[in-house]
Amino acid sequence: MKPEGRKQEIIDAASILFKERGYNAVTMRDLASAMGIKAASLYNHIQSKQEILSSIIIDLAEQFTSGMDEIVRSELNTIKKLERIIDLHIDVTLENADGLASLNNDWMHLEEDNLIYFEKMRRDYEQNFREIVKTGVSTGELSDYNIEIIVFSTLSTLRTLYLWYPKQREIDPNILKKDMISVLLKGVI
Amino acid sequence: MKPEGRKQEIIDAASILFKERGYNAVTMRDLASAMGIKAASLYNHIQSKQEILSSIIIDLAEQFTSGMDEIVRSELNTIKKLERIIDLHIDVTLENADGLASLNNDWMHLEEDNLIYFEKMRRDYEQNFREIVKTGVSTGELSDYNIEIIVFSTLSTLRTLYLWYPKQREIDPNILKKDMISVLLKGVI
DNA sequence: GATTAAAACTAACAATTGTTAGTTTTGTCT
DNA sequence: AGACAAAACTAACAATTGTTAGTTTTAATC
Repeated sequence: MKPEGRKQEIIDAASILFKERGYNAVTMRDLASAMGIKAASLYNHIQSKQEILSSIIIDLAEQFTSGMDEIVRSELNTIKKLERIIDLHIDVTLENADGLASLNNDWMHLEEDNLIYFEKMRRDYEQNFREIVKTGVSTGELSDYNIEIIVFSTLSTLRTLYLWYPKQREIDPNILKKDMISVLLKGVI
Repeated sequence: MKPEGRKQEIIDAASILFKERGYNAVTMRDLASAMGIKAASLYNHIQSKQEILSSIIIDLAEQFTSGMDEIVRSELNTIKKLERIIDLHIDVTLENADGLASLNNDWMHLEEDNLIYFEKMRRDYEQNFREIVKTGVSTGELSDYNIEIIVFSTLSTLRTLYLWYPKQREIDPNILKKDMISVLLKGVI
């Protein structure tokens, strides 16, 4: 029925191991052992170790890209746009915190085509973010601090949410969003 | 004269490679080649690959630990203490941005004793930070947002400074400090 | 110029790596 | 029960890894 059922299980197990030890420190034997099978059996479901990594990372990067595209196309004001970006990061993090570790730490181990594709998505994402902040500063919606510093500090926090959220699972996501918006935006408004 | 001259060159070269590719993806042959020698020659100066990693990380962690201890022992108010923490991170980043990549991404590849030592320093550092914020909230110096969110968002930004600073070398460190203090603290004061 | 220590070299090792080939087991449908 | 596909297995490969042993080169001191 689900031809991708077992494959997704492998990707999920790999996400956890990659998060704990990093892509290169996890062997196919480690991954197989975590699933209770032998390394060679993995190849009935996946083509290569590299395919696992790119599945994890490219899928997440595309989620961010399409989320950001939607925000950019919207007619919201700057503050609302930034709130939507915070929402986006929190939603993706709640759904796949493990995979985000690979996106943040192991993207450089992607191979040629996927690496280029990923780097383009990342560059575009940052540029979209920067333009939103730039507009906010020019309309007076945001304080006139160095734009790069605003972009950097906000993005740093959002990108490392995955490290922190699993320790705080008791927090209600909506309270998390509200407080995050306060802390991240009240400083720059 | 300097018995550690060549050894430090190796550590510096390794910091750059570890930053670009991560500890496990850099081979001793890669490192030797970057220095214009053969892999076996490295062992005239260092004991193991692991020793290189622990030199980089433990040295930096001890800088943060002693810097934080001094701030904790001081009689400054909460805002001034937070400003000093920001200073500390910026100073360490300016001096050794490459090494900070290993501290952030490869600390889990430290071996038993150094791993335990590092994790204790990290835990203590975060706890000191948390206590400063907690005091600030209770005295009314800081706004009453969720303490963990304040700690997390501030620390995330400071810890990833190393990723960002090399792209912004033209910024004067003092302006960087001033704007960073504004952006990070104005939101929570 | 001989001595000597530092620092490079060549060659090889044992272990581990991702992956393949070929075979057997498992479970479902007729 | 027989057939068939999915998914596991065993065994092995070629390449790469960190590291060691033993040797030669480099460069400073007497």
